[in-house]
Amino acid sequence: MSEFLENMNERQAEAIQATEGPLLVMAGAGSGKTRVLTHRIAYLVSKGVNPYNILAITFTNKAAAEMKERTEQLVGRQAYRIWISTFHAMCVRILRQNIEHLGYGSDFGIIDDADQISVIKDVMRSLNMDPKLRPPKYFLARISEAKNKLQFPGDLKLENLTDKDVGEVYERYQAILVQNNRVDFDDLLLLTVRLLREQPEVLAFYQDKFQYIHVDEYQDTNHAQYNIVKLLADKHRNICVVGDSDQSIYSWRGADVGNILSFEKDYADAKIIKLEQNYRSKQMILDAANDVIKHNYSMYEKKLFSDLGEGSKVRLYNASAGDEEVRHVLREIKKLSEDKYRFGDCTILYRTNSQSRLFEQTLRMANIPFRIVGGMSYFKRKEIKDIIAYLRLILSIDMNPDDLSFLRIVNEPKRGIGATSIERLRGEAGMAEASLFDTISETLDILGSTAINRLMHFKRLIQELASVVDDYTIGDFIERVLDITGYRNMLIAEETIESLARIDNLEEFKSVAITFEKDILPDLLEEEGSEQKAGDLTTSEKLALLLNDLMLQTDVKEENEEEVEEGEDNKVTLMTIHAAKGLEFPVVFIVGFEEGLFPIYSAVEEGGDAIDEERRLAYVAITRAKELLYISNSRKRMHNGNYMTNKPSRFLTEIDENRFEVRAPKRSFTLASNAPLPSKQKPKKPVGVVAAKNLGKGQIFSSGDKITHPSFGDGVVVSADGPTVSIAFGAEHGIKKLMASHPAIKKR
DNA sequence: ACACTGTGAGTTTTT
DNA sequence: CTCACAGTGT
Repeated sequence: MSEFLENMNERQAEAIQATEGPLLVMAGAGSGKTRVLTHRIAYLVSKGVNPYNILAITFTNKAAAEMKERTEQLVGRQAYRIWISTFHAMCVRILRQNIEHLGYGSDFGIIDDADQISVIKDVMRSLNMDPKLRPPKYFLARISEAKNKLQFPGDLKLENLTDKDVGEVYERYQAILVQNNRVDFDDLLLLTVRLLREQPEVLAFYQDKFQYIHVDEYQDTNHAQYNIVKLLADKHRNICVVGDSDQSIYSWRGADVGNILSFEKDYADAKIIKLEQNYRSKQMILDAANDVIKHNYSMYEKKLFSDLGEGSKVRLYNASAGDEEVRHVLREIKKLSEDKYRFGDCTILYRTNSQSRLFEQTLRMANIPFRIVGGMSYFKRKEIKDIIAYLRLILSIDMNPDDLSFLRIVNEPKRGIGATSIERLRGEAGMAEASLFDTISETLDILGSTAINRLMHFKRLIQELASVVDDYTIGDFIERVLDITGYRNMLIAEETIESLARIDNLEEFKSVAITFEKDILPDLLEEEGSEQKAGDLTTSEKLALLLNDLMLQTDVKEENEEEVEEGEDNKVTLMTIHAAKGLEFPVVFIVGFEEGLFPIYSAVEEGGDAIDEERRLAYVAITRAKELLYISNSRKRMHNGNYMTNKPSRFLTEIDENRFEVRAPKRSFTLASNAPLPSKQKPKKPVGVVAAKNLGKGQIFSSGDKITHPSFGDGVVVSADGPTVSIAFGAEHGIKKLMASHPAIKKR
C-alpha cells in the first residue's frame, strides 16, 4: 500500500487513487479535503507522474501556500515543479508568456479596484454622466459581472437606457486599460479564456502540460473560471474537482454552484465520491449543522458525522438589547478563559462588519485582547498604495510612464500641485497622446511658472531616483524613496495615531520586500524553471517582479512565529462568517442570529435562492466550531441610528430544540420591556484611565488634563477613549487624535 | 490649494 | 450612529 494512503478513510483513499478520468469529490466541512488533495498529488508523483504535468488551483493565496507547503512535506523539493496557485496567479503566469497574441505587452500591469473606480469616474466625466444617478461602483459591478460571464461590450443585453450606458462605459473603460497596458482581475480570467480559445497552439501546449488537474472549492468557480478549467482538461480529462455545494456563499460575486452540480453532465463518466466523516467537530455541532442544511434542496445530500464524541449542547442566549448580547459573550469568554480555554480559542462570528464595533469597544474596555480579521486589507491601505505607486512610476519612466501612479502621488506629500494644474496637464497630454509625466516640461505654456517649477521639481525627483535604483538593494531603495520624496517626513510631522500606524505599515512593507528579495524570488525563479539566478537580476528587474507579485496579494503573511510562541497571539478573533470559511476554532460565538440580520433583510425580501444562500452561510458558521458553539441574538438593537426589533432567526427553529441549552435568564415580556435599558452613557474619565493602564506605559490621561506637545504646542484633553486621546490644540491645529502612549505628550 | 462642514448611504468581498 | 465624499469658504 502506498504510504500516501495511510490513515485515510475508505472514501478518502478512493479519492486519492482515482487518478484517471474525471472525479468529483463532494467534501463536507472538515472532512479533510486539503489532506486528500495533497496526498492525491503525492500519490500521483509516487506513481511516476512528472510533477511538471500536475496542476492544482485554489481560490486564495493562503490556500495555495498551505497546499504548496503540505505537498512539499510529502514529496520534497520536486513540489516546486507542480503548479499550485490561485486561478488569478495561474492566469498571470499564462498571460505573461502569451498575452502578446491578444495585443497587450507581456509586462502588463494589474489594476486594483480603487484605480478601477478612478478610471470609471474619468470615463463617466467624459460621457457627461451624473455620478449621483448611477455611481461608478454600479458600473464597475456591471462590468465585472459581464466579464465573468465572458461578455464584451457588444454582447450586453440592451433592455433599457442604463444598459446602453453600461455598454458605453464598459467600452471606454476597456479602451483605457488597453491603452495603459493594464488588466483588471476579471480580465485575467477573461483574457485567458480568449487566449485558449483563439490560439490553438497555446491551448495545445497547456493541455499537454496539465495532464492532471485539481480544482479546490469548485462550488465557487464563476463562468470564466469554469471555462478555463474545461478548456485545459479537455484533452487528458484527468480532472479532479473538490468542493461542497452546501458551502457556496459567493453567488453574489458570480460564483455559480451550477458548475459543481452539472459536473456529471460535463463528464458523463465522472466518478463521484462523498466525504462525510468530519474530523473537526463534536457530533452535537454537526447535528445542528445537518439540521439547518437539510432545509435546502440538495442534489448530493450529505450527513456529517464524527467520532470525536457527542460534546456539549449548543448554548443559546436571547438578549433583550444589543449591548446585553455583547456583555453575555464577554462574560462567557471570561469564564472560559478562567477554565480550560484561552482567549485565542474564542471567535466571534457575525453577518455584517458593522456588528463588530460594539464587541470591539466592549472588549477593549474589558481589557480582553482581540484582533479583527478583515476590514481594510494591508495592500489597500493608502500608504502602501502610495509607495507602490512611487515604485511603479519610477520603474516605468524609461518606457511608458504610468499615468495612474503619477496621478496618485504627484501631490502626495503635498507639493502645491493642485487639481487645476493637473487638469491642464491632462488636457495637454491628451492632445499630444503622451503620458502625463513626459508632458511636463519647462516650456509648457498652459501653466503658470510656479506650477511648472513644482512639476519640474517632481519630475527631476523621480528621474533622480530612477537613475540610481540599481545601486541599491530593494529594501534600501524603498528606504531611499521614502526619504527623498518627503513621504516619511510628512507622516512623522503629522504625529497622529493614523500617521504613526502608517509608518509602521511602511516598515512592514519594507520587510515584505526584503523577504521577497531574499526568500521568495529564488523560489519563484526555480518554479518557473528559469535558468536565471536571483543574483543575476538588477534591482529594477527584481522590483518589477515584486510589484507584479504584490498585485495578486491581498494580505500580509501570518505574524511571525516568535510572536505566536510568546503568546502574543492569544487573542479573541472577530470576523464575518464569509471571512471564516475554511477556518476552525475550539469555541465559536455566532451573534446577531435574528431575522433581518441573519438572514439579512435583503435576502428575506428576495426570498428563494437568497435565503438558501443565507442558510448555507449559517451552515458554514456552525461548522467552524470544534468543541463549543454559542448562538445568540437580541430582541432589540440599534441599527443605523434607530432601534429595530427582530424575531429570532428562522434558522434557529430549523434546529432540533434538544440540541440547545438555553442560557438566557427567563424574563417575562413585561419585565424585559419595563426594565430600564442599560445606560448608554460611558463614564468618561475611567475609560481613559483603564486604557492607559492597559498599555502599561504609565501615561494616564483624562478629559480636562492640560498637556503640551513639541510641535502642536499646549492643549487640553477632550476625551480619552481606548489607547487614543483627543486633544484640543490652538485654532491652528484643532483637535488631534494621538496615542495615549505617545512620548511627545507631556502633562503641564 | 486646502480645510471644514453638510449630506447621504450603510451585506457579504477569496483575486 | 458614523463614515466617506462633495461642495463651500478662506
